[in-house]
Amino acid sequence: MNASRTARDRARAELTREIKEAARRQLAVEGAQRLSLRAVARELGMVSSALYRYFPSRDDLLTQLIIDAYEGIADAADAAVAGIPAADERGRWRAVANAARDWARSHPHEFGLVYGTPVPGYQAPTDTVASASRIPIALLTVVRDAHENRRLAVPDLDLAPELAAQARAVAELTGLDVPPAAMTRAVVAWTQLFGMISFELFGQLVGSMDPADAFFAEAVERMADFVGLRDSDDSHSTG
Amino acid sequence: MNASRTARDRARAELTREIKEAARRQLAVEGAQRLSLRAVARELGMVSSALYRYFPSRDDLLTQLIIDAYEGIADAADAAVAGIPAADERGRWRAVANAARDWARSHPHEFGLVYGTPVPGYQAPTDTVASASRIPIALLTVVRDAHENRRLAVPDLDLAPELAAQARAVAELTGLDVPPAAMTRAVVAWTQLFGMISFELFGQLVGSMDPADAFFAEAVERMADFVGLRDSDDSHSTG
DNA sequence: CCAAAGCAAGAGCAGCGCTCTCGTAATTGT
DNA sequence: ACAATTACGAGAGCGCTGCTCTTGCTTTGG
Repeated sequence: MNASRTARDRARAELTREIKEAARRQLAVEGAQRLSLRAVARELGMVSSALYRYFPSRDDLLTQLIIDAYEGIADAADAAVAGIPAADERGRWRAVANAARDWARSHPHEFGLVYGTPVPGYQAPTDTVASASRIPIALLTVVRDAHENRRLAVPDLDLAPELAAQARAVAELTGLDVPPAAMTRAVVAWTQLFGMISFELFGQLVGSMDPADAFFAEAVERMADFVGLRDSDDSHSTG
Repeated sequence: MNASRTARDRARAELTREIKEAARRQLAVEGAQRLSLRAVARELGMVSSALYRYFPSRDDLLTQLIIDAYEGIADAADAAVAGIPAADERGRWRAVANAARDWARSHPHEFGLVYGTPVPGYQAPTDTVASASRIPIALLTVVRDAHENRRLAVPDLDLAPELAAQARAVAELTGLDVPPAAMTRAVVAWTQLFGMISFELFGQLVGSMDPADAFFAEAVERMADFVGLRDSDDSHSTG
């Protein structure tokens, strides 16, 4: 009663992994649109029809790669956060933003696969939603920590009722106690971050802020201000 | 010496237009990835090879559609701006943002074509850059007007030297006199706007701020604040 | 009026995703 | 240990794709 009992089971697991690896390799080189089941099979020395024993369709293989990409960028963000003291929420926010950008720049096609135009068939989000939410959760966790530590400069403007309700629903869904106004601002910052990364990767900034290092750094600071994260320097000044 | 002299020229121009129309129709239904030259030819009662008299490749046809899409969203923004008094810069900013979102929601596949993952061959941006810059120019024009009318609350934080240089270069390139700090913030707001629209369209907000009407409205207001656009109400209070 | 150029059509090539069949090998139940 | 079942890879094949090339026909311009 091993984890993988028979030799066939072990072979199947290994081949499934190898197929995904070959596909990811091809994805990194050619992009999602040019990813071809037949080419993956060729690289593995198999015939194309044999792949269908492991993935029912090309879209299912892509869905697996999508999940892996979400996990990859989230792992990078989590690892970056772990390197910053918990008390330095602004530093952690910065770390998540930089990790997301770095990962995107080193995995452009995988980034495009998950944050670009959805694949034609529009894959079911049910499998991907858990992985997809890890990045926003990482950002929200930083905000929650700042709020918990009474270091969040929450703006007191009130929101439209339906927006406040949505913000409260997100707080409940994620189990992260973040006030509606801060929650809304965090989502705004999240969309800004990924819009900026997309623009950089997809060439929308070529005439203006490209190369985007300085712009990115500035934007991250301004968005950290925007969500109410203070500099770790003046964390002592006020209670 | 007519604009189109011969019958053949007229036929060619008309057929080129009809091909683009059929392609756009197919794009709207199926998406860019499923757009097929053969299907377009079929719809027009032609044989597929005949299309190559008008477009050298599928990618060239797509590039034309990309340009049309840029023009379409920019036209929508310009039309919306024209409906708001020039003195109400914040209202004009709002109008551009709403027009962009409305256009994107009514032309999702065309939006994805231009702001999503680039097509595999990565089309030369030279043809598209003029059309692509119309939207950021529309946003910057609003900021420039506010600055000119001394109604822009410019933040006085100084920027990294290379960022300030880039901002000045954009100002020179566009001929729009916007101070570096405001320029940077406008670009941040631009990336936020399109990141938010992308997320709404591509399903990234489904678990949180979807439907996104209230969230979008709030984000637009906060970003208008962010770039320093005042409410039109208090435009009289200060000089 | 005639050569040149533009044109649509058809055949064809290589590639794609996917399905189905078939012989073989591994697994399971008795 | 043997038989029945199941999983598997290979191969052929279908309909589709983008694209090329050749073949006649028509329009154009000198």
